[in-house]
Amino acid sequence: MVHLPFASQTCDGAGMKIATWNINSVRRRTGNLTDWLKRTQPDVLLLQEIKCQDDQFPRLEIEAAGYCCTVVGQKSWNGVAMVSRTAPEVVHRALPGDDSDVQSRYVEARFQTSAGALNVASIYLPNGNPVGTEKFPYKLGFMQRLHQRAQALLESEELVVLGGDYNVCPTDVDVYDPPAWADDALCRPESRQALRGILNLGYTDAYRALYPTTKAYSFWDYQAGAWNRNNGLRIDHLLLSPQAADKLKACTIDKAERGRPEPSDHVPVWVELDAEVVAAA
DNA sequence: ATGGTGGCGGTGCCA
Repeated sequence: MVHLPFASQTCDGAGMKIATWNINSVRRRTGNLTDWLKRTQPDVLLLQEIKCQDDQFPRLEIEAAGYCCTVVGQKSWNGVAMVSRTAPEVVHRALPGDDSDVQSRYVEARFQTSAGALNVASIYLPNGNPVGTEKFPYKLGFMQRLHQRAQALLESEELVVLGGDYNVCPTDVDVYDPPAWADDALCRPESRQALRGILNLGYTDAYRALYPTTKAYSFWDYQAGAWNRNNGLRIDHLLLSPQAADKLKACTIDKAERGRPEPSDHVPVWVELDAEVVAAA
């Protein structure tokens, strides 16, 4: 067992924890975030909707909690980031395939682990509503590009974790009221087919693989008492390459976070994989 | 209940 800088944070053989969380403004929720990091101790956390520019990211507070920050920000909307114990090699600061897309929705990086290289992406997939406007084809185009990138990553035969707010409910099990949501961009057949296309490449939806029929949600709207009525959707996903799925030990949706003061409308979701992040060579 | 919540930025847009 090699001695690692943060080995004291993780029990021997406990595996690594990779999380995703649409935080809905990282500045508004810096305290929620650092509290959660201290409690949960993930190796990597993928953030979406940070809603700030790079220089506005609460770097100091997160570094004080023992993490480093990889930020792809944007003024007011969108924005993704990666918070991790060790500094990764940043591979992409945008989803390849459309240089005209200026929205900050993708960051991809590489870590080293005891099981070889780990490729991780933080994804904020477009919402796509209202269907019938240019927003829906933008969503589907983004999903097509993600498909291409996901396919290219598979060829490495390495560990790959594609995590984020996909803004897609894979099936009606992932929706509190399927008929009411049938025509929404999050549930439309085109959106679901595009997600299945990525899964059919050989990726595993970590939560659904471990819990084939459980109704569980990762998002509850702020409106209309959605949280109190448990009117939720499962739209935050961690997709694993076959090599990563081999290592899957657990997947948790941290529902309790939605009940804390001033919460995001999304909760964190994380996987535990049977491998350990090591310092870069 | 023809509304309702929340973030950004300082007005309406976005989710």
